[in-house]
Amino acid sequence: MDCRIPDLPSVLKGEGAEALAAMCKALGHPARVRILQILIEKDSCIAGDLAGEFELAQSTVSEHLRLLKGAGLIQGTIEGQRRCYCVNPVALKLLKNLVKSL
Amino acid sequence: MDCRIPDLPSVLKGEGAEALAAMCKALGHPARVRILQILIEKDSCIAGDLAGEFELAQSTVSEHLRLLKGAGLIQGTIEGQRRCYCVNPVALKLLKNLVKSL
DNA sequence: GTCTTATATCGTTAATCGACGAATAACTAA
DNA sequence: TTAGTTATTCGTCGATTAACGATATAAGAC
Repeated sequence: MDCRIPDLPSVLKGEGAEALAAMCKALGHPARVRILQILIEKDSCIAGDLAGEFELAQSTVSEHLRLLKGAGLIQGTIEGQRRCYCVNPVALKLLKNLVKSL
Repeated sequence: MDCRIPDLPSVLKGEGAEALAAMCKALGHPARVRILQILIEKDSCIAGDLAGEFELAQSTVSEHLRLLKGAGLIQGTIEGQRRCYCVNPVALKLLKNLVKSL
């Protein structure tokens, strides 16, 4: 719940094609699409219960989270002992707009 | 103009996350986003004048086209001496729907 | 037939990705 | 403080990508 709206990374502030490519690259793996879907669905933040959702090593899931975060699509904050991930609504809206206007 | 509507590749027929990831992966490079934008804008097919639009070697552009074609987003047909590329409207619509319903 | 043009493919190189296990850091609880 | 839990980071490996130049292929032109 303590998900502050983050700033967009610089790559999302450039030209449309650059921003769209950066977000698409981050979504270019089924596991990362599913992570994003789960985070959207749960709406509130969720910790690395995410790792349990996949048949992947925990470090691998963490790497996927890192890539999603690097593209600005999600945001992670420290919540006591856990990490709390949530969607960045600004980036998601940007993605939707860019795709819609294709 | 002789752009038959192609069939979707098998990867786009699977689960939503798989299909979205496959198309996003293909769009995970700025040059490929721009190629798709150009093809959408020109509406009708256009040959490798595309290569002239970029500061990339002709073979590199050809490779990008191959990846886009592999993801089903575009379709190329032989038009005499040239190749005629055009958007696959079915895949594009699928992409838009999948992103919209995120 | 040969020549030219347009495009794809091949071979190479450097960089990045995907995955894992192991090590590390951060916090809670005892 | 120590032990246990949770998550990130590191090191490594093989596979893939991006880029190029060079070569091959296919279709018109001559």
